[in-house]
Amino acid sequence: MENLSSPTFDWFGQLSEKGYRLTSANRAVVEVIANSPKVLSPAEVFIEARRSYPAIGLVTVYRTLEKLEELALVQKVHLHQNCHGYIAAASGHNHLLICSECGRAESFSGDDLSQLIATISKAYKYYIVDHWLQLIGVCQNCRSEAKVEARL
Amino acid sequence: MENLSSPTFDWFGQLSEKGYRLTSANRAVVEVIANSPKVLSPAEVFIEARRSYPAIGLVTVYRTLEKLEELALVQKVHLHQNCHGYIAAASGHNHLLICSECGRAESFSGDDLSQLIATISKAYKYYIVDHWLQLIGVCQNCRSEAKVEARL
DNA sequence: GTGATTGCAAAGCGTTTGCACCGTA
DNA sequence: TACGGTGCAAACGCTTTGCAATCAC
Repeated sequence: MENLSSPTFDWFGQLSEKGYRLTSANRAVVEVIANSPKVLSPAEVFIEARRSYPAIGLVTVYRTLEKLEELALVQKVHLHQNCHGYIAAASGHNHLLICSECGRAESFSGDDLSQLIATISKAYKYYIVDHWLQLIGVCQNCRSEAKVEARL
Repeated sequence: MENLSSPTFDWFGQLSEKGYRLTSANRAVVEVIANSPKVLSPAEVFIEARRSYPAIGLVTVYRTLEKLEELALVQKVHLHQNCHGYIAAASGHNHLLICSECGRAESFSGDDLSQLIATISKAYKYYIVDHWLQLIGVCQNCRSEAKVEARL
């Protein structure tokens, strides 16, 4: 049964609107990223997707992620260690707060960089077209786990 | 003849202080990145370095970049297209303004994100340990080239 | 039925490692 | 002389591509 409030529902709609076909394979991929609070690598998406559709291939994961990124349903994240990760894109322009311990990501929009951008733009004579802000921290959950470990 | 005002001079000093040996190979690598205004991929560093020391191997470029990053003389940059690039690190905490056309990068420090970070930290209950801001724009030089092209 | 999508295998690419030789200190 | 540094070749992991079979529409 389709859950109308789930983001997945809309994703399938957008996919078919753009002429893409709904298959078991890309359905599995969509479900994994749409419902994950964490940044996932293609390999991680593959592992998760295989739970609901074991026949899926890693190649299909790559191809589906590519389509989803094209439709801006998914957002590519650059990490220091293993470079490419993917996470469901929030609507509008926003930034990410990523937990360095568990990979959980929050999207926020406190976007008051316009002042800074104007200053820098003038100082260096650049026409600034994009900016990219990412905060790295430790989420509450991982902090309390660390405390528990320290106590043992 | 050594130029005392060149950043390269100091880099060689820091390298030998840390027990690293000064060889033709890493000298060539250091000279390339220390004097490049652009973000360079390891392969690009290799190509450039070969001009002053043709016998150099790509492997050495990787290994030297690793050392330089360890000494914080060089900073890793993440780009959307070809992921890893390197550029000479500026002193202190700072951010990058990168030209999307030519790869030229400027380092700036107008670092008044503390307010934003405090707000986000409280809202999401994260202990924020790092942040990462990058502006993408078109430098003056590339803009005037674009105008010239448009006129033709 | 038709054409997009899939999975497999193989190729491709950037990066790392093993190892014997070389060159700096 | 000793030992870090080097370059070659090969291994490695991630990503992309070629292709025939499959499946949604």
